[in-house]
Amino acid sequence: MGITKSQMFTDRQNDLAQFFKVLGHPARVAILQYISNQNACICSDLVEEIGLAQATISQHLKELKSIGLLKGEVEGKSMCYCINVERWTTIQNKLNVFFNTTKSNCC
Amino acid sequence: MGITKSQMFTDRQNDLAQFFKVLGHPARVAILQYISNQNACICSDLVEEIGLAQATISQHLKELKSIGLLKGEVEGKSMCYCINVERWTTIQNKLNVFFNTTKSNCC
DNA sequence: TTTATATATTGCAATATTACGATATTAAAT
DNA sequence: ATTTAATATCGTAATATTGCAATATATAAA
Repeated sequence: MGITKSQMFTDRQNDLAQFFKVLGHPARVAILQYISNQNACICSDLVEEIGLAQATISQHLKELKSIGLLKGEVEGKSMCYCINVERWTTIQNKLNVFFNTTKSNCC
Repeated sequence: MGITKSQMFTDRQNDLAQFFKVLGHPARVAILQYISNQNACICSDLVEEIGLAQATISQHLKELKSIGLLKGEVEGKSMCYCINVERWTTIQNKLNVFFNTTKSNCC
């Protein structure tokens, strides 16, 4: 990006935008869908499945963790990344509140 | 961004990510909220309200238009930008389908 | 027609994101 | 203790986004 002046906006606006932003990359959408379909996940699967380098997948997972959408548990040598359903629902609700309270029209 | 390999993902994944991405900036969230509150809008209001330069606001409006969330009508010397409620609802539904079909957990 | 006003576009500098190779870390297996 | 395997982190190149001044465009008013 560039010089994003986040201090100009409310915390609510910044938080909302952050949720949207983290979901705003097709690799992260794909990662979430894959984890959801598997009902179990280790990261090495994702590297094959998504087709990006291991370092890149790891970075995307980190961003998804940063807003709490994923939780990771150590499972022996690997990681088990799962969707945090509680947080998932909370964020879905927040986005819906935004959509529902921001749709009046004028023309 | 960097080298986003959009050809690796499905159209659905790319579309979803694009919706999220456009909403993923606090200025654009703020613009939508302001337009919604006014029930009428001319762009010059936004420049004062949001506190970014006119060129910057114009650019954000363009991105919101790019996914159809805003429609603009010429109104004399100014523009009347409004939320396209039909499109708004369509996108909200698409995002909810994503949330609802992507939340199974494993751990 | 000229002037004033509103918005869009262009060009550019600053910053952020993405991707990946190389390397570090961590835990299991030998 | 060493080796192997899985994931994280670092460093960096390529590209994208943001923001703004300057300028172009378009419409209304004079």
